[in-house]
Amino acid sequence: MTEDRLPSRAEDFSEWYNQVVLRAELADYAPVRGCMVVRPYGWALWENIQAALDKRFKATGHVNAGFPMFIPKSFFEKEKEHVEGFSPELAVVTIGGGEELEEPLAIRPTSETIIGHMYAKWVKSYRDLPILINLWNSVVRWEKRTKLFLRTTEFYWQEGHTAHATAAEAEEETRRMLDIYTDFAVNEAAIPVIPGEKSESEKFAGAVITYAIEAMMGDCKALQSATSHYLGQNFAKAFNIQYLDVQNNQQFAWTTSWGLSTRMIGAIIMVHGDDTGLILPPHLAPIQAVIVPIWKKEEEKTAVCEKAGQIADELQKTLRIKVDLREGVTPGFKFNDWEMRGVPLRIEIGPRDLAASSVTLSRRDRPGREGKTTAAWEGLAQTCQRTLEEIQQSLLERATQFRKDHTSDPTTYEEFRTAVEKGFALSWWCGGSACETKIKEDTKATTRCIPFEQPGGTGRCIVCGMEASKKAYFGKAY
RNA sequence: CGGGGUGUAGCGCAGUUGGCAGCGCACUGCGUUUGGGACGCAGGAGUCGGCGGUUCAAGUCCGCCCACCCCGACCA
Repeated sequence: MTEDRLPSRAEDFSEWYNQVVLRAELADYAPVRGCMVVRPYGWALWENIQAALDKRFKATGHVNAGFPMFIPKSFFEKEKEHVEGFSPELAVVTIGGGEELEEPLAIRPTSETIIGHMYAKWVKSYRDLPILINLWNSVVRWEKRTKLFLRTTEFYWQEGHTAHATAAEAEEETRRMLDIYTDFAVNEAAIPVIPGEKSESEKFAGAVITYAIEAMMGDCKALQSATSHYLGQNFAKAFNIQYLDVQNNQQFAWTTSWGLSTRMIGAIIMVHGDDTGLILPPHLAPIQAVIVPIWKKEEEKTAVCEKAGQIADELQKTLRIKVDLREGVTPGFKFNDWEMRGVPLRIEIGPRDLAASSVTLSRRDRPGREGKTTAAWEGLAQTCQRTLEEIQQSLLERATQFRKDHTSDPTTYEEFRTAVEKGFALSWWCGGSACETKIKEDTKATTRCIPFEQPGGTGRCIVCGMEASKKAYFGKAY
């Protein structure tokens, strides 16, 4: 069955990605253009992402709420930049119950406007602030070109919306949430990210400042993995979110919004996956270890399956475990199958292991025989736990090294042009949009972000040679 | 929205000069297998993307439409 092999990442990364998504059963194409069905395995992964984030949101005082998906279309005309940014990709409902609606309803592409409307209603006094609400929902943006998880017409995400009494507090919130995303990406998804500020041209429509975390995918392209926006008073003024301060003066509130979407699943696939399929970070994997029983004779089957069941019961107490009892497919088939699905650890148990009171462990991040070790039944839960932690760490290290190997610091514009073909370039940039545009026209690379971490001092802009106080990351992006 | 491509069984494809709708994989049943993608036998499965035209006869020729994929401009 040679046709069952994936295209290699080197020969066709895009096709490799599509096939991994479909074959690992993360998602499938829906009958509507650009829409996807998230299948149970993909949704389980999303649930683990949700749990890890939700825990962090709650710990920082946020609460969840539900807002409607229909928003009066006129709301989108209230904030100038926001209209320009979102009008082209709005889906609008004009008929309801068989009758033409008096006012068309936009299907939310993001909820700043309806949040603004409601917050205006709820906020009267400084005592009502801050409001720290998060929404887990889906949004619709009419995208021209779509790709499973990375850019679909409808996608699932969380959007946080907060309102504060002071600019400082709102700015602090914006940074706090970006820190949470960074922590999540690094420690749960094992994806090294670059936190930083977006350039004027790349920022969210209606924001004063947009922060983002940028990650490098396995094909060296950049993926914006989460964003956090400081909205200043733009939406407060557009929707009249006003409160009386301690001195009894009317003030406009300061708002923020921040989001992370199912695009993160795409990032996990593209950062960690290899030519045999998906590799999931243990912290987020729906199945952390799969037990594959192996037998030849009937009596072996009974003994092996019984032991496999015992081990599963024991490990289930601390780990997410699956026993693969399918008959009629060979162990070799199962190995490949679970490797495609990215299960980080495989526990093989057969007659040989029974005789030795042990199991064979196989690490997904180390293919073939070298990833196999023997582990005693005694203390197996701890062994697995430790191995999973090692895998989690090694995935992060591998990805960090990869990014390092594909990030350069070119000294001339000529070098720069070559550099962005091979990965990220970290270069001095004057901040001028003319230079940014020139880069984009010449190389198709864009400013990914101006990282918080700066070398200090000044340098010469890689394009115009003018004095620059900051370095920026440049690269081709999804 | 421009350029290119593809629509035939769940998936991948073949189908000659217009003449009974086919192959591989997957699926179902039975048997033998099972430590890195097993094999045999027997089955089920089709509005040939849609509509119209030419013809005794269209998967095949002609026209229109639709969908999807790939490449470019816009985006979490």
